[in-house]
Order: sequence, then C-alpha cells, then structure tokens
Amino acid sequence: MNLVIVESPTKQKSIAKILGQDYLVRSTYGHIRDLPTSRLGVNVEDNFSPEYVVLGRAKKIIAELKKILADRPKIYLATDYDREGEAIAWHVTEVLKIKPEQAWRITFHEITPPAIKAALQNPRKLDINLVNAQQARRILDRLVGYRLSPFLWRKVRRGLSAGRVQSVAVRLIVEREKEIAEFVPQDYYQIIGNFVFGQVPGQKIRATLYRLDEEKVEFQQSFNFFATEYKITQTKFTDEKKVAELIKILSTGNYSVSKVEEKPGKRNPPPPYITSQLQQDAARYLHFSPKRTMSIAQQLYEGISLGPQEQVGLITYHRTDSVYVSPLAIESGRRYIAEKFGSQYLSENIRHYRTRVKGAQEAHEAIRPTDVRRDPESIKKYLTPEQFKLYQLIWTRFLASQMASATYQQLIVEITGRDFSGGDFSSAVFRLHGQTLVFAGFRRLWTMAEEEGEKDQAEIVRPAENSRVSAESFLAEKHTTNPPPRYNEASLIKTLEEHGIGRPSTYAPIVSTIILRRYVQLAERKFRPTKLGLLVNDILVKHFNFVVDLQFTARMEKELDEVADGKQPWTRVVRETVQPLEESLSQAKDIARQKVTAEVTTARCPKCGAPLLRKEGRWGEFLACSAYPECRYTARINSSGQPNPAPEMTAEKCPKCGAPLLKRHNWRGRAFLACSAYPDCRYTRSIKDAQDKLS
DNA sequence: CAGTGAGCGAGCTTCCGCTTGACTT
Repeated sequence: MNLVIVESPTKQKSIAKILGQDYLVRSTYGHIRDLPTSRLGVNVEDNFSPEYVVLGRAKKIIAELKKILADRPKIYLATDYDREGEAIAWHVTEVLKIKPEQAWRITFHEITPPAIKAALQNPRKLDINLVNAQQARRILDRLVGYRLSPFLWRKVRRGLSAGRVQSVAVRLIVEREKEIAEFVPQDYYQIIGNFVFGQVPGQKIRATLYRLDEEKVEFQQSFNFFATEYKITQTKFTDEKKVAELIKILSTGNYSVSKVEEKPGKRNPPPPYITSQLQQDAARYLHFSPKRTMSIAQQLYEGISLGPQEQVGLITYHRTDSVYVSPLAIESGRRYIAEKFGSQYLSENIRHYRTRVKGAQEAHEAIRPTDVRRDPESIKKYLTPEQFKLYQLIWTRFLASQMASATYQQLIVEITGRDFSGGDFSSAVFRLHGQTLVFAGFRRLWTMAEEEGEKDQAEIVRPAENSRVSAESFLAEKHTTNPPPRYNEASLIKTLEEHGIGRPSTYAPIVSTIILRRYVQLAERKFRPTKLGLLVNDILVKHFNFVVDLQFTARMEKELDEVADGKQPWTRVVRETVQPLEESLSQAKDIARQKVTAEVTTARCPKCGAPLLRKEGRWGEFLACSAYPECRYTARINSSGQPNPAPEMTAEKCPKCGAPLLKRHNWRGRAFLACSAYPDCRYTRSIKDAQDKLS
C-alpha cells in the first residue's frame, strides 16, 4: 500500500474514498514545523539559516507517520498546490527523513476522482524553488515582526506588535479616520420636475434636471484616498436662494418631449464564492462576523449527519482564492438548473470566471455545494439556522453563476423646456432613466440583487416624442455629500485582499489581532483607531514607512515569484528587506519613549476629588486618579466606555443563603444579580430584562 | 459560539500562514 499525505483530515477522508483499498491516506493538520515562538530562530549572520522546531500539535501525527512509513515504496505528498503546500510537503520529508527517491509530489485543483487519478499518473519531485519562496516569505515575516515588535515594547508599551499584514490593516483604519475628519460635506440640490402629458386628466412623469443648455448640472468629484479612489456625484446647485430663483424661471418655460430612447440591458450573475467574498456577503446579508462565517463554513465542510446516513461534507473547501469550478460540478449544476427552472434559465455557454485576486495561488476550487441536488430546503431540518443560512447563500450563488443573464428594458425620456422669462440659459433638459425587468434569469434564484441597488420599476409610461407636456410643479431635493464610510470587518478584508495582503486562512485572524492589541475598536460594527493605534501607526509611518506601504506585500510577492522560478536566491529577497529594516531601526533607536496621552474626564475621584483620567492598561481602558501616586484610586470601565454604576441593593433574597441580592454590572456593562454575602456565597443570576440587552 | 460575571493596572511580550478542536476569555 502506498502512502498519501495531505494537510486536512477532511481532505484525507475524501481522497481515501476515491482511492480505495490500495492507498493509505494521512493528514498533517497543517504545518508540522515552524520557527520557535520564543526567540528569533533565524541566524542572520549565517545567510538567514532558519531554526525549525516541530509544533506541539504535530508530535503525535509525526510519531504515527513514522510507524507506518516503513516499507512504503512510494510516498505521495498531496498537500495543496501552492507555496505553503509545497513547504509542508518538504517539512514532512525532512522530519520523517523520507529519501528523495521515495517522495513523490502530486497536485490537483479539485478533489474529484478524475483529478486525483490524473495527478497520480503525473507525480513529480519536490520543487525546492517553491519551498525556498515559502522560506523567504516566512523568514521575512519573522524578521519584520520580531524586530519591530520589541522596538515598540521599548518605545511605547510591552506586548505590542507590528507586522507586514497587521500594521497595514491598522494603517487603513487610521488613514480612513483622517479622510473622514478632513472631508467637508457639501449640501447640494437636485431639481425635480413633475410633468403631465396625454389626455386629461393625463399621465405623470417625474424627471430630474439634467442639463442647462449644453452644460450638465451634475459633476463627479474624485478623491485619491490612501487605499481607494473615492468618487462622489453632486450637482452644481449649492445655494438655496439661487435654487429657488432657478425654479421660478424654470416654471415659466414651455416643455415638450425631446427624446424617448429604449434599449435593452443585461446583467450577468456574480461568480461563485471565494473566502473573502463569502465573508463580505455573510456580513452584509446575515450579519455574521468573518470569524463566525468561517466557523460555520468549517462545520459545513467537515460534514453534517443527514438522517441515518454518515456525515457528509456539504461544501468544498472554504479557504480559497479561486473561482475555478470542477467541470463535473458545472455539469451537474447545469443539469439541475435545466430540470428545476427550464433550459431558458441556463446561460447559453458554460460560464468560466477569472480569478481577479492579486497574488491568488488557486490551490482549491471556489466554495460550492458538493452536490447541488442537496437543495437547502430539503436538508434544512438537519442544519442549525445559521448553517442553513450560510449553506443557502453558497448553494444559491453557485447555481446562479451558471444561469442566464437578467435582461432589462431601459428607457430614457428627455423633456426640454424653452422660452423662459429670465435666466441665462435658453434650454433646460429634464431626464428620466428607468428600467424594467424583462427576463429574470439568475435573479430568479439570486434575489440579493435587489438589495444591491438593482431596483426594478413597474411599467414606465412612455410619452410620444415631440409631444407637448405641461409642467405641473418643480421642487428642490436637498442632499449632502457623504464622507467615505468607516471600514467594517468585511470591507477591511476586502481592501487588504485587493492589495494582495493576507491569505484566505488569515483574513479573520488579522481582524482579531488588531482588536486584541487594542489598536482599533469596533463600535456598531465599524472600525475606529484607538489612541494607541494612532500613536503606533505614526511611529511606523515615520520610521518604517516601507513596511506599512500598501505596495510592500505586492513587491515581496513579485520577488518571491522570481525565487519560485529559480531566477534569484531566496536569501537575496530576505537581505534586501532586512537591510533597510536594520538601517531604520538604528536610525530610530534613540527616539524618545512615547506615551498614549491619558484623557482627562469630567468625572472626579470619589476618594480625593481630583479629576479622573482615562488610561489604557493591560486589560483595556480604566479610570485612574490624576493624583497618582498620592491617590491610587482606579475604577473599571465597561465596554461602552462608562464606569459601571455602584452595586444596588434589591428586595430579592438569595435562594442559596437568604442574604439580599445586589444588582451589579459586569465588564460589558450588563447588569446581573449577585449575592451580597460574596465571597462567602457566590450565587449569581442573570437579569432577563430587555433593557439590559444592548443588542 | 453560549453564558459568564465581582479584581487586577509596569517584567519576559512579538510575526504570517497552514490546520482543527479545546475550553474558559
């Protein structure tokens, strides 16, 4: 029996099923070796030679692999077809001392019988260049992270961290906050005309002022923000009085229909899900955090017991950057569409999507149902409500991706006014732009399109061209330009991904890290930087700009590709990054220690009457007396930034010891009942009061 | 995740990327 090694136990099961009796399949559970956590683990003097240690969790699996290794003529390393997968395979051969002539590398993009069998027909040797590209990536990240973090411990506070990915994530949030602060909102007016045409009583049409003579009234402004180009459209009417005068002039004109244009429009379905897109949609439509989405997706991937049958994996792998779909799955999806909806709902040709993600490694398929015939409703009773909702999203999105386009009829009506008394223009064009759905296509299934601003109108009335219309009324609608929105978890991930920063397996953890370090806070699901975040970001931008540059990762990836292609040694890539890093470190080594300025609050110290300060400590913000160290008073702050109210006596008695119960508040600001005999009696009970539930 | 929970407030911290359970925040 030959041995096949993969990295995921679920992949192990699927492959074992496909390969049958002749192969023994085992999984590594991810990486098995890494640099040590407690020290640098890289010998910079000796060409960056790494010190690898076996991960604790891998000890057992390695011991087992060693046992079953003997007398295997061939060992197939079937880890993912990407940089990390190649490295895992290499570490396995190193740790298990597998001889080169024994080790065969096989790769595939989909876990289907034809793909796996084809892979076994074409085994190859380990690609040491690709392994070296991974080593360069790993060592570079270690050097950046483990050199910058201690610098921050010395200059700001212990326990802080910095890194190629997290520090850019924080910077995005900081820069956005500046962009919002500097944005000057502008009031502007849109002028609406209500026109009547046809036989009395007539039909009504509502159109917006579009042009005065040849000049359009709307214009677009574009802001070059840190990570994105921000565009806003507004009209040139900003003065309320002038708008009122304009309306007076407009109402003196004679109006007629100058253009009626009808043309077809269409919209294509979105591609099947990749990790980041699933996280975004689950946040938008289901209000799941990326972390939650990944945890539920993991359950769907690992498998659910559907009745008496054994566990069955409902979706393909959920950490992917590829929109590729197995031909078999496309075929069964298309058959399902034709059967359930009719062949008119099928796209004319098979839709092939292109992966747009920068630096995508495309080791897996898109996220899709493993069997489209398991429609969400039919298995609903076996799923938790959350599993059901996420599965439904994935299933629907996949099927929609092979469905026909939605088609529309677009209508543009222009009404021109002339013969005005007063005003410095001779014609004014009002315009109505509407569309009606002709054929739903994929939108029959993918109903999210409506929420994406795809508003359909009922039948729009069509006046005849050149017919006269009467102006019934004009009005000015006031609008204000909006600053760019703060990031939420999903949009932050989207932006990082657009710049090739982070990987599907790290998107959710990145968010957790920057919150854990207290660089940023989530309030009402929006990110804001903390004072600490602002301070650390300032230091990094000032002294280590090249690291927190949006292009840093992109440049690194380009170099790593050259390593993978054998065009340059991996040590050169590391050296070229480490040199400026060390120079910056030595230049910044004598900068003054920075402090997060404590905020003076309006509250007074109950002990000595001095003002209280809001300070950041190891466990978050707390209130401290400004007379420290003479007065050592401190108080906790709950998660909404307020000190908790003092405990309150209630009329209720403790069911355990009979002492009166106190109403207290926990660290989140939530009230609960606790025994006043604490710590002798530790009874507590939740208050099931709607008032205390902030969500 | 669900449900806990009450204080602590300058000493051994930290990176990114693969993978799952463990388990008390």
